[in-house]
Amino acid sequence: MALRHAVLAALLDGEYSGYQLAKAFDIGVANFWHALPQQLYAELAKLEKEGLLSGRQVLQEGRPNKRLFTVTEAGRAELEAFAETVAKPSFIRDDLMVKVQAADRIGTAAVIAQLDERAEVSRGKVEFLTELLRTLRGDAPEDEYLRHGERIGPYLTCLRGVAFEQETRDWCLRIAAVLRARQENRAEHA
Amino acid sequence: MALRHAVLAALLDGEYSGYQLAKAFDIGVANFWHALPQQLYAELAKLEKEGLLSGRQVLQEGRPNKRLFTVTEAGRAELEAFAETVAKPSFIRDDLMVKVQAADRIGTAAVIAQLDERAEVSRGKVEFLTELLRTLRGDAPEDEYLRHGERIGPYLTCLRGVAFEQETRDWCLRIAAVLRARQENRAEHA
DNA sequence: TTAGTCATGTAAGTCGTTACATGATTAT
DNA sequence: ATAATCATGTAACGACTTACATGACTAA
Repeated sequence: MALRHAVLAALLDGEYSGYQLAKAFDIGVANFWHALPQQLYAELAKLEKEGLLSGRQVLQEGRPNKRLFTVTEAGRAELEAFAETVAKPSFIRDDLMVKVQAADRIGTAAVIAQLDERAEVSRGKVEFLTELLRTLRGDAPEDEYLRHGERIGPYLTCLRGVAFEQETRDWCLRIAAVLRARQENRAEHA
Repeated sequence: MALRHAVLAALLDGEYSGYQLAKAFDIGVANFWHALPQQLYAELAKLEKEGLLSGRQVLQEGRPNKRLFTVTEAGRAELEAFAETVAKPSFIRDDLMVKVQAADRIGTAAVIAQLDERAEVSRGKVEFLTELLRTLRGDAPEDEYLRHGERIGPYLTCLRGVAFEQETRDWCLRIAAVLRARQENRAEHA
């Protein structure tokens, strides 16, 4: 039972439909949780049935109707209780790192290519999230916003997201360089 | 099917029993994958049945017998094939960040306490992993080792682990400070 | 006319976590 | 005595992924 709290936390900032929430889980929410749309639709239904969310139907013309969800008092209480429980440590789980671990026992060419690709993806995310941070804090300088802003939660998780992606990028580039240097070395001594 | 490759990659460095592998998954392997002992015992049995690992019984006195596993040629081939496939991006999934996201809509005291605690845990991991790096590279300076060392895979993933933990610690301390400052602010204006 | 956005799900299968189960040896 | 280490699993449940299913509107 963990996705439920991520959904509740994401919905604190307003009304969302399942579809909009799925978008959010690709953008800002991705900084602290990941989930596919199918999971979200199922979780929203469950949370509504339990009374932690309330949904209302919105009729639309020219596009499908949708249901918008808001966190109820019970939902806020559930989050409150969750915050008191001990958090489990977070784990890295990354295909690419499994490949790097095996790197000098298997062919390295494919791994190097994927490191380059990942570095590029991370660069894009850093750029995107940096822009998102600017939007979130508006005109105010950062420390001012952090001291007096009304809603800083999403900003704080976004900060972590930027640092994580930046760090991912640095590592990928460095490891790719190391593996390339070793390839050249081997070519020379052959 | 992802744990299987993490297990194969971990076993590249020698013979392990399920018990020893579980230890490894708490230490070095934790830098790229996480799994509980139960999962590992099940996965080892499956991999052996498929011929990707071979196990041999070791009789012991004064303590329970154990089974040691080695990667077979088929296992190495499986890893090779895995390295060629496209890696999925890795996701953050962290209870603590869910709490921070909700931070200014719920009570912050518990969150601050957990941030401090996590910072301390991460500090410990950084220290431990830094020492592990030193052990792995022996006497050689790092760039020398990375160019000519025989087996650098575990070192490379460990580097990422250190960076990740260091970054986690910095973030926790910073966020805890921000939340504390806001608490004091509110106290002054009350 | 092709791809992308908006919008919501079901079904099957795999993966991961929690709880349970056992039992001898060694260090504090 | 108590806790930790060594050693291997089973069973039940909950979470997550992959594949499938539908259908109208809009922009290039």
